[in-house]
Amino acid sequence: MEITRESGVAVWRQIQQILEREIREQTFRPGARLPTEAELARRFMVNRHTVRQAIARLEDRGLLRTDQGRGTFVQEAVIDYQVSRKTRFSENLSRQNRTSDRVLLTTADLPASTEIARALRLRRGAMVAYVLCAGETDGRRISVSAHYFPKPRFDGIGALMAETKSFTHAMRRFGVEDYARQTTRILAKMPTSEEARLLAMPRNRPLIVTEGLNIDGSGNRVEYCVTKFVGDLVQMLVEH
Amino acid sequence: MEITRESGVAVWRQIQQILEREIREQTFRPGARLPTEAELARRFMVNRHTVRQAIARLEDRGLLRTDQGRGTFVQEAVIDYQVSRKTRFSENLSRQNRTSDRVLLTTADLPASTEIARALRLRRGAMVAYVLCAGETDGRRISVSAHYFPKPRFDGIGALMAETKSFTHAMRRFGVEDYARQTTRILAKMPTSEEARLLAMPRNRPLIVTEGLNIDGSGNRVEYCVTKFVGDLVQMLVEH
DNA sequence: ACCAATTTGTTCGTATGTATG
DNA sequence: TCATACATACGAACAAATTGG
Repeated sequence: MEITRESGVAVWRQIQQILEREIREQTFRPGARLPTEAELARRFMVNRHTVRQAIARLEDRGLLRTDQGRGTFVQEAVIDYQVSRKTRFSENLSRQNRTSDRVLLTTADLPASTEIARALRLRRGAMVAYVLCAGETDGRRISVSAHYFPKPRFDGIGALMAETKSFTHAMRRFGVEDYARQTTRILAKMPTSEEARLLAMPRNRPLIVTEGLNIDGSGNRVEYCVTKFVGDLVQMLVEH
Repeated sequence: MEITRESGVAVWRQIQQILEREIREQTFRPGARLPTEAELARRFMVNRHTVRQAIARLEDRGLLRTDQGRGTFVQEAVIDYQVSRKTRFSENLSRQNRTSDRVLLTTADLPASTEIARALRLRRGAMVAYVLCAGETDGRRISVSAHYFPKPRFDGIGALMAETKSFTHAMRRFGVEDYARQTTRILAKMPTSEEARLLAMPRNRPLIVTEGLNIDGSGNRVEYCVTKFVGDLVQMLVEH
C-alpha cells in the first residue's frame, strides 16, 4: 500500500487507515506487537513523528496500546464484566460467548486481618477460609481473586473448590442455595510485580480491583472477595 | 524515636509504626513527599532494605504510595464515589462532608462521533452540545468530565452551565425535572499527558474512567458523559 | 536528542536470629 | 543438642524512571 502526498488526506491519516485495515484483517493479531515506530517509518517512507501521530489516533480509539520501552500492541477485545446482585464469573463470560476457567492457586485457613474482619463482621483474628483463584477466558488469564469465608461455617470450602471449581456449587454444599452481591467497590491501581506475574501483564498497565461482599438469603455475610482484573482486558458494567 | 534491637519486635516493624504515627500526626502531610529511602535509612541507622520493608507494608495498607524515580508520598484520603441511578457530583461529596466545585473548561457544539452517536441513539454527525468540566473537592482537582447532550433539545446548555455550575439546575431549565443513570461502564487506563496535566497527576498513576448514560422520566436519552477520575483519590462504590 | 543527577526497583550474596521437631 | 526452615538484616551492584539542564 502506497502513501500518496498532497492528496488532500494527511499522510498520518493514510497510515492510520492502512494500519487499521491490517488490524481488522488480522495481519496484526490481537495482542501481537507491531513493528517498531522506526520500522514503520521506513516502510511508509515518512518521519517517525508521522507514524506516531497515526498510532496515537488508533490508541485513542482503543485499537492499539503502547508501552514505553516495549512497543506497540494490538489491543485485545475488551470484556464487559457485568457487576450486579448476581455476579458470577462463568455466567458473565458465557453471556459473551467466551469460555471460562477457574484455576485454584492456594487455599488456607487464616486469621482475619482488620479489613477482612470489618467486611465480614468478625473479630480481628477470627479464622477465615481463604481461597486464591485465577480466572481465565479463551486461554488468557484475566483475573486473580482472593476469597474469604467465615470459618466455622465454611470449613473445608477450599477442598470443595478444588473439586467443583465453582463457588456457586461449593456454597450449595454448605446449604447456601443462593447468594447475592450487596456492595461492590471498584478502584484502579498499578500491579505489584507479583500481581503482574500472576496475570502475565506488564507493570506499567493498570489493574481494576473489585472488592465485593456476598450475603446469603437471610442477609448473613458469607463471602468477601477481592478480584484483580487486567485493566486493558476488562471493563466493569453496572446496570442501575 | 529510637530503634531497639533484639527486642522481639523486628526493626522494620518499629520503623513502620514510627512512620505510621508521624503520618497520623501530620508530621508528613497528605500528598507530601517522604524523605528518600536513603535518608530514612540514615535516620534510623539501618539498611535501605529495612526501610523499604516498612514502606512496603504501609503501601499495602494504603497509607503511602511510591513512584519510581520520584519518591514516596503520603496517600491522600480516598473518596468513595457512589455510582447509582441518581449519581450527582456535589451530593456525592457533601455526603462525605467534602466541599465540591465545578470548573467549566470548554463548551462547544460538535458533530457526534460514532461512539457518542451510538450512546445517544443519534445519527453519526448529528450535532450535540459538548461541555468539558473539572470537578474539585477541598481544593483538589479529582475529575475531568466530558458531557454530551442531543442538540436541538438542549441548545445553549453550555451557557447555562457557566451560569449555574450545576447540571441538575441546567437540565431543569430544559424541563428535565429529574434524570437517572441507566448504565455505567467503569474502566481503568493510563492518562495521556493532557489528562495528567488537567488533573495535576503523574503519568504513571492510573485513571478511573466512567462512561454513563442518563435518561429523563420518559426514558429518553438526555446525556452521555465520560468522567475521568484520579485513580489514587477516588473509588467507585456500587450498592446493588 | 542527549546527558547527569536523583530516586526507587530488583537481584545477587552473606550472616544472624528464631521457631520447630 | 543437632538439623532444618524461615524470617530478618545488611551490603553491593545494577536497572529503570524522573527531572532538569
